Amino acid sequence: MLSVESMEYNPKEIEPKWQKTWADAKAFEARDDSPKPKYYCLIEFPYPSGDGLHAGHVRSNTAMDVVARKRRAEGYEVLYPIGWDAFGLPTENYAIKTGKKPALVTKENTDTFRRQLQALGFSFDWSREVNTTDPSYYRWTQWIFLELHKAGLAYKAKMEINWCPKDKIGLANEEVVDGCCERCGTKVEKREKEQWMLAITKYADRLEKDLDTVDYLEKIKAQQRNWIGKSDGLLFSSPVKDTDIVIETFSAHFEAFCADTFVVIAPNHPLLPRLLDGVSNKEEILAEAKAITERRSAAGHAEIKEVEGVFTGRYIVDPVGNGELPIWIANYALAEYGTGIVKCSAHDERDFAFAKKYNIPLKPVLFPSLPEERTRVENREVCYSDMEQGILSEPADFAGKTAGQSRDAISAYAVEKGLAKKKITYKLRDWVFSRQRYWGEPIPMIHCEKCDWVPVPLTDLPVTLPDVENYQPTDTGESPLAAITEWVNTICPSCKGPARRETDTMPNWAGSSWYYLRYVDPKNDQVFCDPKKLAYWSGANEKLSTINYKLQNAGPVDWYNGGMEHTTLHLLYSRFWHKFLFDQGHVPTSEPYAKRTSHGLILADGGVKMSKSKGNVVNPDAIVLQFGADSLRVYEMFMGPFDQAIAWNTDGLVGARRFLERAWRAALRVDKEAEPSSALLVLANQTIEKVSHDIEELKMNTAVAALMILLRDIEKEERVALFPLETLIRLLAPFAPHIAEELWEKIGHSEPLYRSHWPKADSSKLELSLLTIAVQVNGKVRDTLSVPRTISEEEVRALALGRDSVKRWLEGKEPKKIVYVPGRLLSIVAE
RNA sequence: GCCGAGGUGAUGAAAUUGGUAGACAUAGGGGACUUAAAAUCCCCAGGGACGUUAAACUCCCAUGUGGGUUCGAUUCCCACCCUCGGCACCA
Repeated sequence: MLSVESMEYNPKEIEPKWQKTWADAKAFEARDDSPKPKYYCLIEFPYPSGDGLHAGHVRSNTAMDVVARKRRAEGYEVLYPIGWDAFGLPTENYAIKTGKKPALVTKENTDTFRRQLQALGFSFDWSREVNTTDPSYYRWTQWIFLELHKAGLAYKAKMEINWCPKDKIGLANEEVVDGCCERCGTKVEKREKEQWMLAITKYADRLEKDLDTVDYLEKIKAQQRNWIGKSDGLLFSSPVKDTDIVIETFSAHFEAFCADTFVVIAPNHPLLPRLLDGVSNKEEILAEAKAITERRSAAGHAEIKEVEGVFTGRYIVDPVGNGELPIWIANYALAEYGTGIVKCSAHDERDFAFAKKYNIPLKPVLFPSLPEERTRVENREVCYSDMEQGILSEPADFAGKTAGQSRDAISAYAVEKGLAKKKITYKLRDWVFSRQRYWGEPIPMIHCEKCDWVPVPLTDLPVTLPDVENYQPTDTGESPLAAITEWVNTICPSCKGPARRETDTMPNWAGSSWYYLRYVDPKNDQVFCDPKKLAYWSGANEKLSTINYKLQNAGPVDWYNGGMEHTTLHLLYSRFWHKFLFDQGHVPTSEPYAKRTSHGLILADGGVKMSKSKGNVVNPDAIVLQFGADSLRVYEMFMGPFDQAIAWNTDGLVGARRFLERAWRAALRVDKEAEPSSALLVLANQTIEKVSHDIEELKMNTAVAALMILLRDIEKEERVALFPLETLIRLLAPFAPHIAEELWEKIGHSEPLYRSHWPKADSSKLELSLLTIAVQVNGKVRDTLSVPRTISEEEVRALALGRDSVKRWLEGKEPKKIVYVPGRLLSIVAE
C-alpha cells in the first residue's frame, strides 16, 4: 500500500531522483558511431557571470530541450551540448576588484551554473562540456588564428580604433552603440593603435549571398544584410586637373549622374595632402580639414546637423561630360566608405544642402511628374531624390523615362561608353581582433626586429596565459601582460634572435566563433575536431568526397537558438570563421547553422529590464525550490510566443503548477480496464498532431494549451483510460520531463520514458463523427447545425433552409446565392 | 529616413489556405466542501441594448484609424496613426 505522502506531487523528491537516473544511465550522451540519423541542437553557451543563471537562460534552454527530447523520441541520435564562454571583462573586472584569480572565479561561476542547469533537468550531454578558457580549448582557437594569418586574413594595421576610456579597451565597430561602449555606456574615443585585424570583408559577398541557403528567421537575415550593407553601383574615374592624380568615386544612385556639379572628399582622407600639393593655401586647408574631422569626432556618431566644408582649389575633369567640377572637403563624406570621394548633385539631400550653403551651382536632371513641383525642382528650391519615380531629362537616350525603369540600362550604357565600371561596396568593416586585456586568449604571434611578426610554431601551442598579480589595464593602451617580462621576452622562432610576444589578447568573440565544432570532439588533442566525427555530425559522410562550395549544405548544427543581440556579432563572426575553415578544407559545410531562431527577452514584472541594481531579477533556484523545475519549464513555455519579449509574472507560475498537480492526480486514477470515449480518443490523436506540429514551429504556448485541454477532457471522463493518459504523459515529457517519467513509472512501465518513442496520431481517429456547421444569412451567423460527417451539401442546404431561425432572417426572400464550405459553414445570401 | 516585427478582453494571449473572434491561463465574481482558512472542485465573465424578481433567450457594436475587395476580413489590398527591435551623413 502506498503511503499518502508518496501519493502527492512532490517535485523536490522526484526531480533529483530522475536527474540522477538520467545521469547514471548516461541517457543523453551522444554517440559518434550511431547508426541513427543525427540531430544537433544548439543553444548559445552561457557566459558564467557571478549573478548565476537567469530566467532568460531557462527560456531558450527549455525550448531547445523540448526539441532535443522530441528528436530523441523520434529516433534521432541527438547532440545537445553545453559549455562556457568564460573569457570576458566582467570576470576580469571582478578579479581587479577582489584580487581573486580569473581562473578561480570562472571555476566557481561555472560550478554554480552547472548546478543550476542540472537542477532544471536539461538533457545536455555533460560529457562534452567545453570551456573557452581551458588551454586545451584555446589552443585550437589560437590554431585557427594562425590559419587565418597564414591565409593572409589576419593582419596588423595602425588604425583609428574605438577606445573605451573606462574599460581601457579597444572595441570593434559592432561593440559601439550610439557612440558609446556597449558594455559600460561610456562615450567612445578615437585612438590610433596597431591592432590585429581579421579580413571579414573578404567574405562579405558570401556572408550576404549564402543567407539564401540557410533557414534563419527573416528578421535575422534582414539584420545581417543590413549590417553587411551591400550596395551595387558604378565607379567613376576622374583625372584631377593640373595633377597626375586620378580619383575614383562610387555611386549607388548613379541614375542622375548627368546632374553632378561638384565633388566632396572626406576631411580625413589619406589622399588629401597629395591632392593639395601645389595649392597655394595648402596648409590652411589641411588645418581646416583637421578641425572639421575633430568637430565631427566630437559630435560622435550622432547625425551631423549642419553640413560644412572647404574648397580644395582642385577640380576634376568629369569623365561623363559635366565639365570641370570643384572638389570640396565635406564633413559628411566618410573616408572608410566607398572610395571616400563622391560626385555630388542636386538629387541628394546632403549634397543639395551643401551646395546651397556654399553657392555651388546645381543642375537638376531628375523631375517629379506634377508640373508645379517640377518647376520648384527646376528653380532649385527643393531637393528631389526619387530614384524610382523621378523622370530623367538626361542623358538623351533616357530622357522622359523614370529613373527606376532605366537603372539597369543606364548602368549598362555607362559601362559600355567606358564612363564607369560596375562596383559593389559594403558597409561591413574588418574585425578589430586585439584587446588590451588580460582575460582572453593570447594572440600567438611573436615580434622580432629582424623578421617582423612571426607565428608561434604549432608545436608550441597553446600559448598559455601567465600568472599575473595585477590585472589592471593601463592608460597607455597596453595589456597587463606587457608587464610580465619573463613571459613577453622570448626568442624568434625564425631567426632565434631576441623577440617579444604579442601582449594583446583576443576578443571574447573568438572562442565562441567555433565552439559548436569542438562539441563534436571536445577532448581531441591532435586536431580541433576529428573529421570523421564531424562528417557524421554534419550529415555529410557521403558529401565529403566532393568538397565543392556550391554543393555543400549547412551544418553541423541543425537548429541553433540564441539572442537577437548576437545577430551582427557572434552569428556573423562564427559564419565567417566557418566559411574560412570550409575554404581550408577543415569542415565539410559552407555554413555552420542550418536553422537559426531567436527567443524574446524575459522582462521583469512591469515590463522593465531585469537588473541586479533594480532588484527585480528572478532567481531560478528560488522558483525551483518553491514550484519545482517542471513548473518553471512549463510556465516559461506557456507564458507567450517564444520569439517575443515578455514580462515575468509569478502568478502565471501557479497555473503551470496547478496543471501538473492535476495531471498527477489524473494519472493516479488510471483504470487499465477503461475504454476512452470516442470523443476523447479523437482529441488525444488531435493533440498528438497539434503538439508535434507546434514544437517544430516553437509555438510552445499553444502546445502547452493543447495539453491542458487534453487533460481537462481526461478528467471529465468517469474513468481514466490508459491511451489518452499515456498520450498526455508522452507529449508532456519534453516540457516537464521529471513528472512525466515519474507518472510513466507509476502507471506501471518498467522501461523509462526517455527511451520510449514519440507517439504517432492514428489518422483514422482524427475526426469526430458529428460536426458543427455554422449557417450564415447575409453574412451573419444565425444558426448552427450538428450533422454527421458524411452529410452532403444538398442535405445541409435543405436542413438549413428548413430551420425557423433561417426562415426568419430570410424574411420570405428567395436565396440568391448559397456558398457551402464543407464541414465548416453554409452562407445564404438573399440581398 | 531605411529595414524588420507588432497593435485583439482587466492581464499573458489564441484563431491551417479569408469561414462561428477571444481557445488556454492569470487576476476577478459567485457557489460547493470546511468550525474556519488554505488547497481543491463547479459555475460566470468583451462592451452595450430590449426585457425580466432573476435568468434563459434575442439584437446591436467590437480585433489601432479610415477606405476597398468579398456571401463573409483579426487574416487580403490602399492610405494613415502608434509601439517595439535593428541600422543610419553608407553616397
